[in-house]
Amino acid sequence: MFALVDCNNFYVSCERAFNPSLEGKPVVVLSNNDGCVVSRSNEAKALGVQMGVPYFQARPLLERHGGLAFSSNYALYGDLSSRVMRLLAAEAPAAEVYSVDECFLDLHGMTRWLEPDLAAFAGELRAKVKRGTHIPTCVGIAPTKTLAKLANRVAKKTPALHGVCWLQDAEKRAWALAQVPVEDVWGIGRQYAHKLHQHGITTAAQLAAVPLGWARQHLGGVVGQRLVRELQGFPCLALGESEDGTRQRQSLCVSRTFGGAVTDFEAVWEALATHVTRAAEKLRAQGSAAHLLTVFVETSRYDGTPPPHSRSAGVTLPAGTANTGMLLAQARAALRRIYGPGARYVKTGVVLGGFEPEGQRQLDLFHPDPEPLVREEPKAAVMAALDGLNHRFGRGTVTLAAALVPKQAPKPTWATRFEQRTPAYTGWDELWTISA
DNA sequence: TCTGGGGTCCTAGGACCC
DNA sequence: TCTGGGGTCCTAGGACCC
Repeated sequence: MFALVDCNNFYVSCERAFNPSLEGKPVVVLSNNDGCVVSRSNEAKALGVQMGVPYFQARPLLERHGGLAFSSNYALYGDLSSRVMRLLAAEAPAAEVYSVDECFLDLHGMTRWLEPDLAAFAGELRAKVKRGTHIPTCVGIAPTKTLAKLANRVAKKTPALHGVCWLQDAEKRAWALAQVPVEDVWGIGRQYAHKLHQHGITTAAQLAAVPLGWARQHLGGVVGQRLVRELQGFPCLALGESEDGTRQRQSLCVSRTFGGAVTDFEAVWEALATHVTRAAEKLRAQGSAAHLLTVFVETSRYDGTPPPHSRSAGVTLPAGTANTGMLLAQARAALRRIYGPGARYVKTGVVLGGFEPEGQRQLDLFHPDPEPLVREEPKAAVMAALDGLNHRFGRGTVTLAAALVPKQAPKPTWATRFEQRTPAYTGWDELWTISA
């Protein structure tokens, strides 16, 4: 049996936890750049503010109804998230922190004692989290992760359930499956939802009844097949466990949208170099070295040009590295392979993967000369010193010449836009409010 | 005028090998 | 030089998630 605990409207709930006057009002939280709505209170949802809409589109509606918009405060959300997760992980034999606001609990082994009363157990979980953090949650309990997600959604949509939905038998499962639209099933996005509707499949119950071969053919191969089996109650997905409840990352990505379209190679490179520098810092902070580096550029999906809107190029590094200079050199060469003059780029970024613990690199069997490893050491010391200075005095205090953007130069065209933002958000007395 | 950022997993197809 | 079938590995891209 799995439980999925999901925080309701998490970012908005975090803001409310420290500002009770926001209760009962339409409230949204915005993404970086104040670009999109990424969290909505129930009142904002009721107004018709859609998830992910550009803020400039949602703003008039919000303002008409006295709504409030907040820029993201990731330090606050991260802190509250870890408090919630700590409380939850203490209540089950195993936990998987699935995202900042969701946690799977493995209830196998507990069910022997709790079987008659799993709903009561879930109710106590909710109360405990609410007491400890002021964050409201919903709990779905079912034999598979996919059904637990579905149960969680039913719990959210059915007030009479008081935030808990337990699919304890076949009858209850059938009841839940019948009321969930197929596009709300975990793993069904826009493309698959469209295809399913064309075949007359509109509910989760209908999806659970399709032949496995059909699912394999039309829903991404084994992924779709697994999805259908999970809906039928056969577990195919295990808990992604680890000691502290968080999964080991397999890749790491730093990317940003430009303030405006960029065509010049050197301008794209300046932006990419800052992202590579930041990615290398993250890599060292988690004590890893990377074997794979991929850079990508994107053009606008909204200006009518035909796809593809993204190009990428990767390099395999013969020895894992966390060295900024090495990664910068590789990234620049990779960018050369995908950059095309005349293209109007809107975004660039870097992905690092193929991790191994730093300092435990495998020797190359064919070139067992240890000298390159020895030579790495002074570089590692330089990188550690650089990270120390930047941590102490602020990001970007010290940087490599290859990633240098002259401070006196006019603001680069790729810089993230801030015109729409009020000057500061860091303090509670500076929260941005919009009045009608 | 203004459309986020960071992840996971899978597949198709090419290169290469025996 | 001819060459089938099957395997592995890698890359690029797609679909999905929060």
